[in-house]
Amino acid sequence: MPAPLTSTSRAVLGLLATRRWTTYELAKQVRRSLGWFWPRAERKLYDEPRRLVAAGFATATDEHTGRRPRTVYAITPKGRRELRRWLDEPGAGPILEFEAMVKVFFADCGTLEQLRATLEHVEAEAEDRVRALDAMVAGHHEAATDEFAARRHVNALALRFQMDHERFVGEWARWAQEQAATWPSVSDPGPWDWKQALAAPRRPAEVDPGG
Amino acid sequence: MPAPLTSTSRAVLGLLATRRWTTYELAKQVRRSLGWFWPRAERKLYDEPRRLVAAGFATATDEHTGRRPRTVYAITPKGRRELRRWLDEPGAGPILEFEAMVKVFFADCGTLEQLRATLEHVEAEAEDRVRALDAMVAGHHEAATDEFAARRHVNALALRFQMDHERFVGEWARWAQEQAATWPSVSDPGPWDWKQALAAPRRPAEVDPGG
DNA sequence: GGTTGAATACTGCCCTGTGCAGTATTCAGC
DNA sequence: GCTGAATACTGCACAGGGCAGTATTCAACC
Repeated sequence: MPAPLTSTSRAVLGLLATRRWTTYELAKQVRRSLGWFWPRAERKLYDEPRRLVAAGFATATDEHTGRRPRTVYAITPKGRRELRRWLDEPGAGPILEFEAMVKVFFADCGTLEQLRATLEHVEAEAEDRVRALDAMVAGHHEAATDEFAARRHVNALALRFQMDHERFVGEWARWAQEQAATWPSVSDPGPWDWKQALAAPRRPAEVDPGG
Repeated sequence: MPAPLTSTSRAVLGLLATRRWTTYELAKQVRRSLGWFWPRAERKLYDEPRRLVAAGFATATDEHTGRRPRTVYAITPKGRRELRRWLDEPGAGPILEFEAMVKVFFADCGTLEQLRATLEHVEAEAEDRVRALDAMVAGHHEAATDEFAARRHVNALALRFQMDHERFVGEWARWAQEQAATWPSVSDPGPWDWKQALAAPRRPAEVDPGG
C-alpha cells in the first residue's frame, strides 16, 4: 500500500490544482507564497509530486528543454476530489518556533546587552519581512496572470494574516526593548511591574501622518 | 568528536541553569512554558540531557524512588559558560507553521461552508489557548517558588508575546469570516475589495455590538 | 486487603523533514 | 567563446515527531 499522504502532500496538491508545474517551479512558488505559513525545504518538495502520482492524484509528463529533461506534474480528477475531501478536516492552528524567544526566556543567564541585541535583531528581521510582503502586495497590482487573479481573494486573507503577524512581532520587540531598558540588571528588574506589563493594552500601530 | 549541539540542546541547558531536573520533569516543564515558542516532542527531550553530559555541559546522577531508578541532571560551570556564549548569537526569528491557513489558501477548491468551518475552528482554538495563558498568569500570582519568582520578568516578556499572538490569531479568524461572508461563492468574491481588505487598519480588540 | 487508574520514568522504531553537497544542462550577457 | 546565473534534479546524514511498549509507584476506592 502507498504511504499515507501528509499535509505537505496536500499543499503541493493544492498548487497543482491551479496549474501544471515542474518541481523546480513548485519550489520557487512555495518560497514566495505558501512558504510563509507552510515552510518546507526544497528537497522535500522534489519528493512529494512523485507520491501524489503513486496515489493517483497527479500525473507526470516527461518533457525536455533542449537536451535537458524535466518532469511536469498535473492534478487528476481523483486528486481534486481528495483535495475537496481534505478541506473538510479542521486543520491545525498556528505552531510557532521562535529561537530568539528562547534566548529572551533565558536572558537572565547572560547580560542586558545580549538581551538588547537579540531583541534588536528580531525587530530588524520583522521589518525586513514586512518590507518583503509590502513589495509582494505592490507586485499584485501589476503582474496579474489569470490564474493568480482568480485566487486573489483567498490570497488576501492569508496575506493580511502574515502582514499583521510580522508587524506585531516588530511591535513586540520594540516594546520588550523599552521594558528591559528600565531594568537595573538582567537578573533583577528592580521595581518593574510585571502585572502591568502583562495587562497594559496593546499599542495601536503608529499612524504615519506624512504622505 | 561529539555531535554539535542544537538549539533544542541549548533550550534544555537553559532549564538546567535554573535547577536540577529529571527528564520527565523537564518534559512537563517544556509543555508548560518553553513549548509555546519552542515545541519539541517529549521523545526528543529524553535524548538531549545525555548529549549535554557527553559535551561536559551537565552531569547525570542516578537516584531512585523506591525500587524505580531515575536520572537527575544538573548544569556544570562549563555548561553555564556555553549558555552565555550562545546568548551572543542572534537567534532565528519566528517560524510559523499553520496547516489551517493552507486550507484557507486553497479554499477556492472547496466550498464556502468548508472555509467558514476552518476559520471557526481556528478561532475556537485560539480562544482555548488564550484561556490557557490567562490561567497560567493567574497561577503566577499565588504559586511563586523562589526559582520562578527570580525569572518572572523574562517570563513576562515571553508571555506577553504569546498572549497577544493568540489574541491576534482569533481576531484575524473573526475578520476573515466576516470577509468571506460577503462573497457570493468561494471561487468568486464578487465586488469584494481586496485592496481595502489589505489596507484597512487593524481593528482594536473591542467587541462589535452590531447585529 | 486488593484492584484500578493515573503519574512517573523511560526505550525502540519508523517515518517526515532539513541542510548541504554534488551533478549536469541551458541561457543571457559580455 | 566564456562566465555566471537559472534550471532540474539526487544522495546522504542527522534532527525531530508520533506512537507503541515496558515497568514501577502511589493514591483512591471498595
